Amino acid sequence: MKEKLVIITGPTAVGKTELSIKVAKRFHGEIISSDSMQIYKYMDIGTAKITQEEMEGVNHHLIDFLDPSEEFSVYDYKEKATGIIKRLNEIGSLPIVTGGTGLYINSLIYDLNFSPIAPNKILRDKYDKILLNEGSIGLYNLLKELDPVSAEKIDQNNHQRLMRALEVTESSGIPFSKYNKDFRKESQKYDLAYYCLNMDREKLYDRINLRVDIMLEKGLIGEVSNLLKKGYNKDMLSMKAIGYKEIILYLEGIIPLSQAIEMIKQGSRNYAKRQLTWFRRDNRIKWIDVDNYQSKDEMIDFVIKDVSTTLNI
RNA sequence: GCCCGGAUAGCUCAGUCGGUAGAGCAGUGGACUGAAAAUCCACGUGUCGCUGGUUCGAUUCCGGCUCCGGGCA
Repeated sequence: MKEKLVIITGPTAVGKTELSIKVAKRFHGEIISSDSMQIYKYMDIGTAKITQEEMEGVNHHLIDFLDPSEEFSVYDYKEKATGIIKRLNEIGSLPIVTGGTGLYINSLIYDLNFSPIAPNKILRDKYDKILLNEGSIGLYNLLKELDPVSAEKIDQNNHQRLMRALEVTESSGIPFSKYNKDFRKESQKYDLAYYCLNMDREKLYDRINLRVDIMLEKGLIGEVSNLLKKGYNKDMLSMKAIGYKEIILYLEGIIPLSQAIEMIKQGSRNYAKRQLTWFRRDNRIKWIDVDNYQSKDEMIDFVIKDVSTTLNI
């Protein structure tokens, strides 16, 4: 028998959290976050992390557990999340993956076999040098030599992906293009109920803008300056999160607060759009357009019923 | 009231030595193999403020007007 899995995703600020709690309570489930920034401790306001009260007693996993100085990746996510899902199924608890990081979700429901090559600092420094001296095209030409198949697929301006391809090829001796050739092959491992919330674009953008204002009211600036005081700095992965990198610029006196706020709103809107692009590709998703329901409760009821029939529970 | 700037894409602005115009940002769509809240790709018809004049032809030159800056009274 397949393991049962519910996934609730959608763009930032669309209202995933509340739905996930309602579904969890109804089916005696537990939440597994699929959010690349809510994993970090001390980053609560800017990541819109769920609060203890909002959890309503529902168990949460992969949230608020990592020090902001630590790095984390899809690879780690897949390891941890897969284990938790298995365990929950064993004890008869319904795993509900909730969050907006599409790559993390895909690591669970596609047959992705990540290359065994971890990020390599020495190689990346070398690539940074090439990038600095010759630009992205320098990396591209190198990749064209070492792994022409990958070079064909990756845009010559996309230095980040060029670097990763080079890194894997150089340190393993096997071309990057040999790994995960079937990365779009859907995994059959789970009995899946997969939902993506969406709403009218203009409304979504309004909600995002409003939420950023609320974050400021709740003390985002204080949260960020505390992080800096604790010794975390802008070079860390965690501090590249939307809301944090901009406030750091403000605190360093590089930009005025008003500009930082605008940048956070803009960055969040752009992010939401990218998320939607990502999810549109998976035709297993059931789209829940919240505008189509009279009320939030009606939408929640619909999803609960659908989970029940889909997973036969 | 006078003098000087400005008025061009949703926004900021470039430009056309006279042949109806283009960047960045925004917006939309897309990509995505250990950074993914990352990184990258594609898409640009707008009475070139209004109105006369010169000209084969004016957004571009000249006059007038309107509006917005700034200065002098």
